[in-house]
Amino acid sequence: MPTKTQKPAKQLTGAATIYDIAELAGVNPSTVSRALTTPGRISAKTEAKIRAAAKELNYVVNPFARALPTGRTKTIALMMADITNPVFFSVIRGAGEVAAEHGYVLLNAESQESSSDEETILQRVLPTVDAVLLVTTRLPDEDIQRINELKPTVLVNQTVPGVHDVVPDFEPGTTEAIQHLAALGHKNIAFLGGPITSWMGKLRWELFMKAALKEKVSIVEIGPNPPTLQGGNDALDRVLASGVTAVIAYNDLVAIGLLRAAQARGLKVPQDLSIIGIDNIFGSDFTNPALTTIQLPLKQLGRDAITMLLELLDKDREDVPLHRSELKTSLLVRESTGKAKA
Amino acid sequence: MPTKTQKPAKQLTGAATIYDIAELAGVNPSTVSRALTTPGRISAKTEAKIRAAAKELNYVVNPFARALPTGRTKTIALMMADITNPVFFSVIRGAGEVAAEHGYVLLNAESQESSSDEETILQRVLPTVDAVLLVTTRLPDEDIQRINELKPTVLVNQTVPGVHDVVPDFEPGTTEAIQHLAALGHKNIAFLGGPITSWMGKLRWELFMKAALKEKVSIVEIGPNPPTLQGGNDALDRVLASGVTAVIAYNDLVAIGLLRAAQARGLKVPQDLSIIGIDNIFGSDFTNPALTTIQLPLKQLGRDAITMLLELLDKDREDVPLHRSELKTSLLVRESTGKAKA
DNA sequence: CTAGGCTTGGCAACCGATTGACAAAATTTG
DNA sequence: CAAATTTTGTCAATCGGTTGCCAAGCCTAG
Repeated sequence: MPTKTQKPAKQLTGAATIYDIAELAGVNPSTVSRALTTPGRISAKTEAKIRAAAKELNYVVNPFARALPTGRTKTIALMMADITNPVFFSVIRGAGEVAAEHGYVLLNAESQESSSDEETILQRVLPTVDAVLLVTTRLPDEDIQRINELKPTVLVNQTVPGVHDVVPDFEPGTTEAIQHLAALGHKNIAFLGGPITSWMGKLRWELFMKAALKEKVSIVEIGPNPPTLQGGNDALDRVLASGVTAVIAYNDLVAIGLLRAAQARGLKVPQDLSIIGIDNIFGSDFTNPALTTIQLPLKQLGRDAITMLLELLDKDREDVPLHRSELKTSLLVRESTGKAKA
Repeated sequence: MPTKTQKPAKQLTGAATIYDIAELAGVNPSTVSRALTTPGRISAKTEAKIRAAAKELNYVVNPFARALPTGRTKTIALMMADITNPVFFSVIRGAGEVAAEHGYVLLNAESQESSSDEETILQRVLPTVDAVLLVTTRLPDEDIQRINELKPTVLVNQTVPGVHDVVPDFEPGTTEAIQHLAALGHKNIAFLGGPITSWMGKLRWELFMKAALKEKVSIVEIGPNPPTLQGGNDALDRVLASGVTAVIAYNDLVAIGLLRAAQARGLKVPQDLSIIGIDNIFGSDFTNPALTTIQLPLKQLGRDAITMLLELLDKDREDVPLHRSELKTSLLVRESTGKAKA
């Protein structure tokens, strides 16, 4: 029976291992592991010695070695349709902050708007992460539910039966927007709808209708439109034909497209036409006039989503409420809205 | 001596392991590993049987288990100062595409403009990745060189002795910008500089000077300025005091800040002042007038950087040239430049 | 001073894949 | 038809941690 259990630790990654620390501190590797991961399990004196050794060797735990026996990787996948869509920036930022605070790392992946790519990527990434955050997925509900069974999953800005989600409360922003326009004397308002399949678009339209009814202004939906600059641009004719004096667009991109098209046509904004966007994306204040828009608490949305995920990771998944929507939207009044034309 | 080496494979992650495949196909686990990773090493018949079993069990290799003995993780870290900076989008997109084509996954990390955070994050992420892409690092040269010794590293838009980099050729865009302004009759041009420490800013300034000399126009540097909207806004007074008729800004953000400040002051762009930005960021065409800017082939930059990294990962590091800068910049003329005021 | 309980640290078995060394089987060659 | 050679598959060690179990050491109490 050989007593020499001390392994050589070949430094494959160039980094120090717990075996190195153990040797330096004169203890067993398992003691090092305990000292570093289970505070209190080891006497304060030994722990201090081990920590000192760890610091001296500049030790960082190898996540792979840890992941193998525990299954926990301290990594969360953040999946979105399009990394370059400015709507996501703040979500990413917020999510990243909270994740970092808790020692997690975010793996940002994008599906490039393709649901088959999204599946492939998730397939590859899933085994390496502890949880999944789906921000704008093109995946069908069943796939989402399947993923949810494999790893804790949270949806942002979308609801699927049985899956946790964080969705802001659109009602305040919606109501404020209609009230704002009504107060400026607008009687006829148009909602420039987005893609026909948009879950969000449907929800927004219903909220606008409800608010319009209450404020006693009339509203019509003009759409569907691609959720892009071009989509807004191409909608101008239909907007003008409708005779409305104010437009609320599916998102800022559409709003800006419309704004530029209107100006190119010689119209003055907001004198001839008031325009409101949704999202308050990066650049929505670059326009002249700066865009009035309904802002979403995107960063906080990202923070809340990760927080929820961490809760799911912590305790039993059962006691975490399925939905969360304390966050409010609100109207950000800038320069693209004004008094209705007489 | 027990002969029962077949391990139970407790399905910790819920996924099938090579042990399951081995059992199903009636071979040894190591044979499965060889069949799947070393084509040719195993007879075609056995390999086919194993592949069939793998497919049946829906097998996906566990990256952690693989990473442990090999050290290869098929993951590349993409480190940048600020994820929400639109300049990076296209770089990320391009890098992500190439990485995916080769079965690699990108880990996007941001330092939030803090070099100490950047160090911490890298420290944590380094052991989990095969290589590092540094896009806008705030790290001192020595740190970069140290990272480069641990893992293959490529810098984008920056040069550090001994480290591989991909930098576009700024000369064409620079020259075109000066020529464009000269052709419009501008004799006095200002360069709104960025942060004083900016490697890139220094380079650009020198190129502008050279081009101005050749075109026989005068150029002055006004700066330093923060590389933000506010920075551009605050520079207006100094610009007006200088008496120039055209400005080239450190980046689009600064240009837009200046543009908006000028308009707020009642100046007409481009009639009273011509403005050129750099980067062609998302939103630079939202302004009115749309911004004339020097565009960088950002997406291709990302693609080239990952390609270089993959080369470094493949063969001996020695035969990959240290620098790469075939990509050209060019001037994108929009509406913010016009004839010089008489 | 000794018995019982609690701490503390060590041993060794794993997690899932890779790989060098070697043996068995298949093939070619003399 | 046996020997030499090549092909094919198995064994077992290993990567760097984690953790159940156990034993030695310590303290307190009777």
